[in-house]
Amino acid sequence: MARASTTSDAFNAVAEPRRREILSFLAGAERPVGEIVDALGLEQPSVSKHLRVLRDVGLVRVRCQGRQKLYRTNAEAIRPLHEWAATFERYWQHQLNRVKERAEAMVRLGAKDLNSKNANEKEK
Amino acid sequence: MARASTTSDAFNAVAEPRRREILSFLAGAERPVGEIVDALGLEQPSVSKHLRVLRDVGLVRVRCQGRQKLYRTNAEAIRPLHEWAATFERYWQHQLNRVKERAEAMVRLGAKDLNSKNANEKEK
DNA sequence: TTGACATATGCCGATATGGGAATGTAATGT
DNA sequence: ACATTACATTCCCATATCGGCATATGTCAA
Repeated sequence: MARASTTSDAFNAVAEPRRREILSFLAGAERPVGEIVDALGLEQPSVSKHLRVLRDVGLVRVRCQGRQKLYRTNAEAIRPLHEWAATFERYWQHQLNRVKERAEAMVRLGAKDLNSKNANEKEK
Repeated sequence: MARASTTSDAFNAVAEPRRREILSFLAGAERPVGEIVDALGLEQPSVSKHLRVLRDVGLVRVRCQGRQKLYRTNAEAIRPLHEWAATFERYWQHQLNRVKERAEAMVRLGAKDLNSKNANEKEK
């Protein structure tokens, strides 16, 4: 199997930086495709393709007005992402507390060998 | 150019559903790889590969203990995602307000032809 | 109708993927 | 030393991508 389609869900659609830019640009107001092209400095076909992906997962909505199509981001579709990330909020707060406690401990103990704690960590 | 590498940033890493499951599983406590394999019902090499991606973008940390490696999710690395999504919070609140207002208007007006408003919308 | 404008789509090539199977490597037990 | 355990890496393959370029579709204007 290959990587999941970009249109499989909001997570995949949003993985592409340009699509995130488009979403930000279209967050406040409706815009025709041409304005996105100018604003982000992308090729028109490229923008159309990105919009297609965003539309398929419900991240943007379109409205036709004469020969142009007005896009706007559907913020509601970003909520699941926000909520998934929020799931981890308590954990990063824990980590911050631990950092804080370590800092305080260092002050109290005069910064004596706190390294021994994680001496066996190995990173990338 | 092809799609950006999954290790290019947290957004890409998190696009894969299994990786999200792994992050959730490793959020509360350190776990050896074997437990992830059992808990999520994936093949061991598959888990190792996902962990590699997550490690490369800093979403998990490892610690060696004897012959096993203990992984835990680094919640801090999820914050950027959370904050990016939070950027749109005010907009989905706007939308909710509009829905609410429409609902109230319907009650007041006795639900007379509110369809004419968006008659020219065209969706997927 | 003809032409200009605004978007969308199709085809191409280069690349990265994720699963499966096999193999590599490091630490432990006997 | 050897077998076992716990992970990581490699190879192969089918697939989906994104960008560039050309082209199709659809709308308005003269």
